Amino acid sequence: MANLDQAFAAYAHPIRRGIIERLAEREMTVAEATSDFGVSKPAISRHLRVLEEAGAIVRVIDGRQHRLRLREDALDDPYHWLDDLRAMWEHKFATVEQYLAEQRR
Amino acid sequence: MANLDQAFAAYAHPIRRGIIERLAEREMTVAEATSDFGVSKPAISRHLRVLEEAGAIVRVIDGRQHRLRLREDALDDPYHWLDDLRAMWEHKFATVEQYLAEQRR
DNA sequence: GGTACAGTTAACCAAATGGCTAATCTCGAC
DNA sequence: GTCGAGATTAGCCATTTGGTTAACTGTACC
Repeated sequence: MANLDQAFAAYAHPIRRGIIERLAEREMTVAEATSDFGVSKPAISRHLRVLEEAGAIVRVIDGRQHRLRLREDALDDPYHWLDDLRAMWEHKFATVEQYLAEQRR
Repeated sequence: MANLDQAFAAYAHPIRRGIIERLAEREMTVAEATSDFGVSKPAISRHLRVLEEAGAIVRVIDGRQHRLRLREDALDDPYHWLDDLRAMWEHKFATVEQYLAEQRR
């Protein structure tokens, strides 16, 4: 994975998350993985580039089709960042009750 | 958590992740949580607003200081999205392994 | 009162993002 | 060789993002 900025940014767009969700099922061509998103092909093409540069997917060019699949470690870096934080804070979060109580003070 | 777009976008900036990492230790004022990031106070102020609107932090105004705290469920939505995909992906992987094992018999 | 401090808002600017249409490239089928 | 299909690149545009400085709000302190 390139870096956390790119990784999180890659997953911040619904079309890109949709592509990832489909590719989690199986490898697909561009047309399969991106139909029904309601945007033009060039728009799709750039979403794919963002995902590729973020290290989320790999592309195998097969004739005139491009076969896409998730990278094995696609989700690791953002997942671990979130997971480490979750492990760290435990008791340190704000509860709604605390918040409301302090607002009333 | 507001939505996945906002959540992932919130974590896509190093300063915002840095703020979250500090707040995972303990509650802090704005100045404590954001010193040494090398940007101006207005820039910080807007990063905080992004985090707040994404549902990542809460703010309690205490005199002239704003005390910041992580929200209880701050990381849940992006974490679960990634986790569900990982589960799916690893299941596929296991299936492939099983398939190969069966082929070798 | 008056001043300093913690923080935000306003106004502005440059760069990045996300969309489009039109043009292009590369195969596969005929 | 020609045509069409799968996909990208080029060029354009509007909006958003991330930064700045200057001005402002509200609070603490003398």
